[in-house]
Amino acid sequence: MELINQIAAIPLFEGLPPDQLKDLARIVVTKVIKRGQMIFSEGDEGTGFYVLISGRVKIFKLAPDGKEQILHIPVPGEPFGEVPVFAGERFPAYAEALEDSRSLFFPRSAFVSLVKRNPALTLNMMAVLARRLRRFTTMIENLSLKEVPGRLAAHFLYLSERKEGAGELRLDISKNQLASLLGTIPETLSRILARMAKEGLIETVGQRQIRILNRAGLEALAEGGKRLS
Amino acid sequence: MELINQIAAIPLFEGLPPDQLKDLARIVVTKVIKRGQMIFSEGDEGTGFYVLISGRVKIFKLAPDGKEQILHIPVPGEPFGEVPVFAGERFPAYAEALEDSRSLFFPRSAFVSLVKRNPALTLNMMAVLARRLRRFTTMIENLSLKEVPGRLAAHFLYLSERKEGAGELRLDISKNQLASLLGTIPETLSRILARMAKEGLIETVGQRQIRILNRAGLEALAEGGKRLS
DNA sequence: CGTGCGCTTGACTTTTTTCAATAAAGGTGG
DNA sequence: CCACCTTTATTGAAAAAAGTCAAGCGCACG
Repeated sequence: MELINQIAAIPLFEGLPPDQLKDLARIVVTKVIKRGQMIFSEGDEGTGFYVLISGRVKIFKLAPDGKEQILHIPVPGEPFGEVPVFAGERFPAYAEALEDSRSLFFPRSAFVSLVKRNPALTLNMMAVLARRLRRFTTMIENLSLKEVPGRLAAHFLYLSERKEGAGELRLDISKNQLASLLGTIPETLSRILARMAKEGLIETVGQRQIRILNRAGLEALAEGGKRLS
Repeated sequence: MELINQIAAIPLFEGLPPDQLKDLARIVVTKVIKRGQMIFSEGDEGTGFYVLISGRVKIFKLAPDGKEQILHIPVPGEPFGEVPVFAGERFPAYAEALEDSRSLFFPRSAFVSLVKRNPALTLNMMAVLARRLRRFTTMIENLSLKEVPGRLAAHFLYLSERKEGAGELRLDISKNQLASLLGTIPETLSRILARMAKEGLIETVGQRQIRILNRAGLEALAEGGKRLS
C-alpha cells in the first residue's frame, strides 16, 4: 500500500490511527500535473484541497496586465488550496505547476467529516492555517514596509536559515519567479543583485547559486538599518 | 448572566450547547483597554486569544522607523490574536486600542481542550482562520499589483458593499489610519483623494464622509483598467 | 485660549517601473 | 551533436509613482 505510506508521511496527518489513514486512502485522488499546467484558477469552486507529493507548484495572484504575485510555493508534503474547504467555497488564487508534479486531492466533504471525528487532525489543520497566516503577515510587512533590497536580503536570510549552515544557497526557482515572489519585476531584481554583489554582500555562482559574504550587512538591509548605494 | 449572553452572541461560538458556553464563561477574562493602550506586542508570548466586544482596535506591523502597516481592524464579535494559539506561540504583530474598548480573553489551554471536544467549534474556528487568509491574500494582491489609487478605490467599493445601498459612506478610522491600512502615507492619500474628487469619482463631505459619484470609474481604477491623470 | 494633532499642499528626491535592446541559456528536432 | 528557437537574464535611458521634508491651516480638546 504505497498510497497509505504516502499519506502517513504527510505532516498534516501525523498521529492519525491506521484505520483513519485507510479512510483517507479511500477518498483520496492522485493527480499528475505537467509543468506549466494550471491546477485551479481564482474563482473556481473548491471541492477539496491538495497535498503536494513531488515536483513544484506556485500559488499566485494575477493582475489584468499579466503581472503575477506569488503567494506561496509549497514544499512536498504541504497542503495547498485548503481555504475554500473552510470558508468561501472558491479559490482565492491560481495554482500552476512549475515542474511536472504529483499531488493528492482530498475531497471536501469526506475530509470535513473526518475532521469532525478527529481532534488531532483538527489541531494539525489549524496549525497549518495559522502558520500560513503568519507567513502572510510577514509578506504584507515586507511589501509595505521594506524596499526591494530589504525584501531580497530578508529572503536570502530566510533561505539560509532553513538550509545547511554554509553561506552558500541555491535558488530553487528562476529569477523571474523570485521577482514575482518578492513583489517586483525581473529587471529590478537583476539590478539589485548586481548592487549587492558590488557592495560585497553576496557573490553569485552561476545562475542559481548565491554565496553570502556579509551576513551582518544583509541583516542590516533587511531591518532597514542600511541602504545600498 | 450578562457574560453568557455576550459569549453566546459571538459568531465563533454559534451552535455551542449551553453547558459548553458555561465552560467558556468560567475560563474567560474580561479586559478593558483604554484608547492608545497596547494590548500585545509582536514577539509577546500568546497565552490565549481575544474577542472584541466593543470599541475598536488595530492589529499592525511596525517598521524600525516607526511606520505602521495595519493588518486588520476587527469588528465587534470578531476574534484577534488567535494565531499563537495554534502555531508558533508568539504574536506575529502588535495590537493597540484605537478607542476605549472591551474584549474577552480566552486562555489557550482551556480553549484547546474545548476545541478537542467540539467539532462545531472546530469548524467555526477554521472558518475564521480561512477567511482571514483570504483577506490577507487580497491585501498582498493589492499591495503588489495595484497602485495606491487602485487600492483606495477597491477599499471604497469594499466599504460600500457592506453598508447601505446609498453611495454615501463613512470612514470609521482617521485618514492617517486609512493610509496605514492601504500601505501608504497620509500625504499620498490626501493627494489621491484630491485627484479622485477632481475627476468626479467621489465627493468628500466633511472629513469622514465620502460620496461615490462614479462607481464604474472607481471599479475601473480598482481593476487597473484606468488611471488618474 | 492656546496647544497639538490631523490634514492638506508644494517642492524635491528616491525608488521602481517601463521600454528597448542585447546576451546568454536550455530544450527540441533534425 | 549541432543549429535553431524560445525563454531567461542583464543593462541603459527615460518616465512615473510614491516618499520625504517643510510649511500652513483648522478643528478639537484640555
